[in-house]
Amino acid sequence: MLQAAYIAQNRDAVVAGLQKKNFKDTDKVDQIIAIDEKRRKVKFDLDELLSQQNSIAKEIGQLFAQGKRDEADALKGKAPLLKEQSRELQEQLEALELEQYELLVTLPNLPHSSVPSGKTPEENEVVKQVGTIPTMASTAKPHWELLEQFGIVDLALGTKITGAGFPVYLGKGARLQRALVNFFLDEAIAAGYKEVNPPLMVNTDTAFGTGQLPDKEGQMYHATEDNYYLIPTAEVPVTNIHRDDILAEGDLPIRYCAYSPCFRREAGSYGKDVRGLNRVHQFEKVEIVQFQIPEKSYETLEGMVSHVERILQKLELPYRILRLCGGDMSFSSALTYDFEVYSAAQQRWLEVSSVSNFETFQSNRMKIRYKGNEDKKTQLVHTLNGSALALPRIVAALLENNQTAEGTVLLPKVLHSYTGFEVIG
RNA sequence: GGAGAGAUGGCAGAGCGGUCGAAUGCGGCGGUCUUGAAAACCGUUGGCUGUUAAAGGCCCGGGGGUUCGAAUCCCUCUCUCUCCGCCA
Repeated sequence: MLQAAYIAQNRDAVVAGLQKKNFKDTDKVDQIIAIDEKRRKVKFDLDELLSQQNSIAKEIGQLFAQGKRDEADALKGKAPLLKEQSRELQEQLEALELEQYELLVTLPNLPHSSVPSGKTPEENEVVKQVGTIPTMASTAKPHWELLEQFGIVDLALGTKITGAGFPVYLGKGARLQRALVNFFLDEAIAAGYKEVNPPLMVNTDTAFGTGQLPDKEGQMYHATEDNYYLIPTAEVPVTNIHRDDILAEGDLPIRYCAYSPCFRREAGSYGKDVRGLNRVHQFEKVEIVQFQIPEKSYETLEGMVSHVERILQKLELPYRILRLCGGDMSFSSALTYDFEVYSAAQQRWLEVSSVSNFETFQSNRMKIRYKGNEDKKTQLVHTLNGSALALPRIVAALLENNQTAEGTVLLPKVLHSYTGFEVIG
């Protein structure tokens, strides 16, 4: 959520930023500024009235203490009018605050200056591409065929037990999941991230804090009896660890990594690109999260990108990094790098990670602040997170890209000690 | 699930309806002393809003109410603790 004061002071830059993000209703910016002015005026008048009431009450108290009952009773008569007026202003203020808030939450974050303009995924900027794209034999199969052939993931069984998009991992498939999770966690821990094992259900405050509510309510599974939401990513509970905290600059950066299952309804995304493990409702992921001072957050972002790169290199997968254009970025991000892995049999790039700097967009919602070493000023931290990594598409790419002439799949060396086997099939 | 107790500043812990943003202790910060440190002593030490700065306003788990005036009274919700029951 952007801050009203910032918008008022940087009106033109805000409008330009929103346009870059392909946000249409830039009129809202001026509305917010106008409401803010009105709001401050009402607040000022209200405070003045409250101040008067306070002093009357105080005076009455003193008169009573001096035994001057009559004077005190006389003063009491002045209160009702003030009270009525202030009640009115109070209502106005609340209405204005609500109105302003409702506008504010509809504004996406502003893009960083390095974000390319553009509206569609085709306009994302390819920052780099690493590894060679394997040329597959004509017998190469897409992963959904391999899953079935090897018996390592049963999608139909998941449908029977739960519904479409809830894969059942079996035998080597299950062990590969566990191996990847451990590998990713070990990499993160070695890079200085503290491991967190968070709740998989969160309350509304938490879901609001990272921006899932109100914008993406329909994308989360909702346990209505207790009003909890199943997490769509560990980012949600982990970033909320520091909700309402005031950290010390010396504590930053704070780095967390967390393994968790992720639950996504993916409402509305039926039909294409959903075969096999390409898009599922439940999957596993290791997430990395950082809290950093504003001056260093982009440096930190680059560090997170390098971390993900290292993992992909160790997995020997060809990948490319995209800097998302304004129109393709998420609502709350200021700069996002997407990682895509080339899936040889599908002959397409699969998104396996998304690493973003949210600047103060999330921290403003969550009131995550820090106190400076020097100036002792309290200000909002920058939050960042990224997948390192999400499993299903990694599994898909590993299977498809490492097919041998004999029809088996060779796992990359780095995983052998984790899986306890080297070949599937 | 049943019964009871409670929720106050970073922590602990006071707080007859009136001058309480809140005693006191600990912790933190600054200083005196010391070669340095500890101890002792002195001072200081919440957040939000607002302003050039102030003044002012709001915050004692959340919400609502009574009152000229609420941390203190009432209602309600949430959470925590103790005992019982159940249980991986």
